[in-house]
Amino acid sequence: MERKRDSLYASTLARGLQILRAFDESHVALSLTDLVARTGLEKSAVQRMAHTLHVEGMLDRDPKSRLYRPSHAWLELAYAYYWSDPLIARALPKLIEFSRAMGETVNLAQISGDHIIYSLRLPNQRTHFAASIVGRRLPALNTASGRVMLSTRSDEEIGHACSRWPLVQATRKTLMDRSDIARHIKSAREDGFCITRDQMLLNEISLAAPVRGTDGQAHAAVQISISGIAFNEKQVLERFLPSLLDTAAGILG
Amino acid sequence: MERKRDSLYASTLARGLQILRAFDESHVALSLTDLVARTGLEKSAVQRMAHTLHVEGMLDRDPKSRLYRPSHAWLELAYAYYWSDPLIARALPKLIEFSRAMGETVNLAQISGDHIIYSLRLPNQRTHFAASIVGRRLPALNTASGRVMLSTRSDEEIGHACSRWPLVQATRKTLMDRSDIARHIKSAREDGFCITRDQMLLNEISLAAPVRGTDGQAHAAVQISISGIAFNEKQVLERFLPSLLDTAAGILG
DNA sequence: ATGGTGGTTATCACTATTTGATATTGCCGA
DNA sequence: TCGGCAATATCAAATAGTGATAACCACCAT
Repeated sequence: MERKRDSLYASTLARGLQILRAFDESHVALSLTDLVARTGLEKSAVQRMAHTLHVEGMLDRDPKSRLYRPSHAWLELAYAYYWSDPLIARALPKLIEFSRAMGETVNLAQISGDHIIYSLRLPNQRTHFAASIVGRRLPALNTASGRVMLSTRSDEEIGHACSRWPLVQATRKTLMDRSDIARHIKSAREDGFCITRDQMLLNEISLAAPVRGTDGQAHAAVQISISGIAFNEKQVLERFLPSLLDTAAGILG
Repeated sequence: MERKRDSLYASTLARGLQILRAFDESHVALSLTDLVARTGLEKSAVQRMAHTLHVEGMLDRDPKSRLYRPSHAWLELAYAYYWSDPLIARALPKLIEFSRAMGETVNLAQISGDHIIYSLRLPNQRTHFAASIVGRRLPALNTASGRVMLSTRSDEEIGHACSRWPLVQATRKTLMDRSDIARHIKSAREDGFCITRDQMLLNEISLAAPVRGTDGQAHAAVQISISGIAFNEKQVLERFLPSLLDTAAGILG
């Protein structure tokens, strides 16, 4: 296989992780042959890895269909993550406060390479499933959260990100022009917030405020999703921006 | 090492998983020597496993302190889990509805061996951190959710669980008498719900309703935590029980 | 500065463990 | 009932992981 010139690299472990990562939102239960197809590993390797993961409690298995599925242990790992990230404990009470006061869905997004990842979500309205559960990754440039975080960085970094980082066309209206995005980030820097519409989902307005660290840079953002049918952008700003900024500023990244 | 008589068992992968599981709520960032101590693995093995996990993006590392930490990938795994479990998608909208209507914290708990695990949490009040984040595991017998799920099983299973399953004394008032617990489960069967007080946390009232499958058995429960200072048990039942039962019944396990 | 200590990184010969090809079994649909 | 696909089981070959040891490094106390 693709040997890494790295004597400390345990390829068997890496192969096991490949199995775990084969599961995602459109691959929720996989057979051995599915796993072979998705990972490109040898049939025997897949057999041994999946078996070991099952014995170790990382995969459940339906005895009827023989399909493997993620186990509850995957949630336990998230639990350990939550304790390990000090930002979570600082942000959660503020988000709860905001959620109660405003009655709208609030999220905490963090930057993770060139993507953002939602690490806390307090859904308040019925919305689509992906928008209600933690761990979702989206290209940073496509999102209000990602843009507002970028806006706290240097011009060089913004330029580099706008030219290199990935973009996905999620809706017919998703902004795909990289210089438009760069301009939008620059104005977010002036404003101290970022608002988008129809970017990941039609008729969704997304408003994000940066959670700044002591150096002024943001590694996280507080973000809300508002129905673009019930409100227009101006109304969203009037109604939610002040307390959103308060909430984000109160977290101290 | 402790050889398992299992030719399909990949011990290197298992060792890697041991590293992941070394992180928990009181071990949020670990050095190599910490990992050696917590896992009992050889120093070299720990070195190689941690290095591999780092290269593969499963562990972050502080370059200054050299400490390893869970990475965002742990949340991505939770995301995959959520998609894989069909109960989550059915329960979430109902929980959101309840949360909005009642303004109180609601959780979805699932049975996982002899423990329960919280798989959805919609916090509405500021409370302690562990009660607000998903993935927490608690001994089933100690919790209202666990007891109400058990109450849908046969007498044999209840008897077996009550005599064998683990108990932890979380507060001074945690019920530790196994026959008292058995009686409590039996009455939960009559009532169709289960209420506890001061069990995991002092001044916390916990009320749980079963999410029944087609066979009548519950593998999940909807549960709320209410301040025992603001309410007494009677008030909690009057105020929340009807809609909690509705919510749970509407999920169709 | 200096030396000592604890922890991290690097090296390597040995062999236990994984590999991958193949054989066998079991299951489901035609 | 049979045919075909997928899941299990087996095994000799050799690679990949082991674990002991050594070098290195950063920090602290002297």
